[in-house]
Amino acid sequence: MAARTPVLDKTDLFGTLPPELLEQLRGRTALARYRRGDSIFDKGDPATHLFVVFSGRVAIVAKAADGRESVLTVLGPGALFGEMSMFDGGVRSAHARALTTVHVIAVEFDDVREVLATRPEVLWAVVRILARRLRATDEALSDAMFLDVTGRTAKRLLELADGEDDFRMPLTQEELAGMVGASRERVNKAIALFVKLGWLEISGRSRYRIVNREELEIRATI
Amino acid sequence: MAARTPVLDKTDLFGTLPPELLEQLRGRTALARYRRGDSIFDKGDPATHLFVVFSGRVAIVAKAADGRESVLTVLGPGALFGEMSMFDGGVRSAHARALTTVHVIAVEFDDVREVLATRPEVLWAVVRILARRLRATDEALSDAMFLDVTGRTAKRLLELADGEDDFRMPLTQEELAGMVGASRERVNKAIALFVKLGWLEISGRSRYRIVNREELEIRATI
DNA sequence: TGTGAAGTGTGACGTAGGACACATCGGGCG
DNA sequence: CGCCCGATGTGTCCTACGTCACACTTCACA
Repeated sequence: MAARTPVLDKTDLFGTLPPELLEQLRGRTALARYRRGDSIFDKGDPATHLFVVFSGRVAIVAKAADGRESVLTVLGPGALFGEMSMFDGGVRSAHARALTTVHVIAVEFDDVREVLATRPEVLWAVVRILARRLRATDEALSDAMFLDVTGRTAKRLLELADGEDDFRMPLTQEELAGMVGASRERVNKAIALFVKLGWLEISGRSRYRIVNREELEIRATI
Repeated sequence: MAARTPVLDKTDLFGTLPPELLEQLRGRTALARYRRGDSIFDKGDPATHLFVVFSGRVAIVAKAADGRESVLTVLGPGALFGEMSMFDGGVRSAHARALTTVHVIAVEFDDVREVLATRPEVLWAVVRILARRLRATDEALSDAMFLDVTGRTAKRLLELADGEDDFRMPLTQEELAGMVGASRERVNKAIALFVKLGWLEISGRSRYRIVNREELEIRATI
C-alpha cells in the first residue's frame, strides 16, 4: 500500500504540510482494515490515534442507554476522524464503525503533536476543520428542531448524494433513520413518498437516482 | 470601565497570552452596551469583530424561515462568541441577542489575527474552545434524538443552574422552550411536573431552587 | 398604588410519528 | 441454482407533543 501518501496529502489537515514533514509523518503511519460492521473505536475508549479514511465509508455513531443509535456523520476517503480527543478529553466521545470494507490510516497523537509543536500554523487547518464541523452540527440541530421527518430525510438524501444525481446509498435505511432522527419505518415512508412523487428512483437495493432535485431541495427547507 | 482587563485575561482564548500582547490587544478593544432584546448581530451580517461577554447574558439564536426560534446557547461573563466567522465564512451564521442588559468587549478580527500570526500556539486555545463546543452541540443533538421533552427540560434546567441549587432563570419560558426544542406550553407542563414531584421550587417569576438534584439528573438521562 | 402588557399556568383537541406486525424482496453463500 | 436471512415496504393503532384558547400572576412604569 505504497500509494498511501496521495490520500494523506489531500487531507485538509496534512495537505498544508511541507513535503519533508509529510514524509516524516508518513513513515510512522499504520494502515488498518475493517469489514462492514466492525467497530473502529467505542465511546469511552482511551484514545491514542487519529484516523484518515483511505477507502470505504465510516460512520460516527452516538448510542443511547437503551441501545438506540444515532449516526452523527458518514465519512468517505480523505476524511479525518478521531482527532477530537487529542484536543480535550483523551477518551473517545462517540463510536466509529465501518459501513463498508474500509482502510484507514492511523497516526499517533504524539507524532501529530510533534508536528504541531514544530509548525503551530498547521493549527489553522485544524481550526478550519473544527469550525466547519461545528457549523454542520449546528445546522443538524436546527434541522432537528424546525424540519419534520420528511424534510430531514430529503435533506440527508441530498447530502449523501453529494452533488451527484446517481448515487449509491452507503447506509441501510435503519442507519439513515438514525441520521434523520426518526424510526426506520417513517423514513421508509418518506422515501416511498419521494418515489411516488417522481422525485427519486430506486433500482436494486442501493442505487438511487435523483430525478427532481429542485423539489427535493424545497422539501428539505420547509 | 478600566477594569476591562481582568475579564479579558480570564478568558480561555486570551488568558494564555503573555502580558505585553494582552496589553497591546486591550488597547484596541471597544466596550459596547445592549439592553434586553437588542440584537448584537444577525445571521448573514458581514463579520469583523469577535466578542467577550463582560457582564450580563447573551443568547445565540437560530431562526427558521417561519420565524420560530431556537436558542443554541446562553453565554455569561467571560464567554467568547462571534469568533466562528473569523475562521470560515466571514458572515455570521446565527443571531446574537442580549438577554439582559449586557456589556460586551469587541475585538477586531484583524487585531486577533495579528496576535495569532505572532503567536500561533495561541491557536491551541482556540482549538480547545471549538472542540469543547463541538462536544456540547453533539450532545445536544443526541439529546434531541433520544430524550423526550421532559428529559430535555430537566437537562437544560440543570445546565442553566450551573451547579448552584438556587439560581435565577435568565430566560423566559418561551426562550427556554426554544432551547429545549419544544413548545412553551409543553415545557411549562414539564416544569410544573417537577414542582409537583417536589424536585423544584419556584418563587417570584425567575427564582428557581433545585430541591432534588438527584432525581432531576436521572430524569435528564432516560 | 393602580393598571396593563408581558409572562405563566392549564385544559381540550388534533396530528405527526413511534411501536408493532407482517408481507416481500434481493443478493450472498453454500 | 436455490435457499435463507437481513433489508425493505406498508397497514393499524397509540401516544407524545403541538395548537388553540383562555385564566391567572407579576412587575414595570405611570
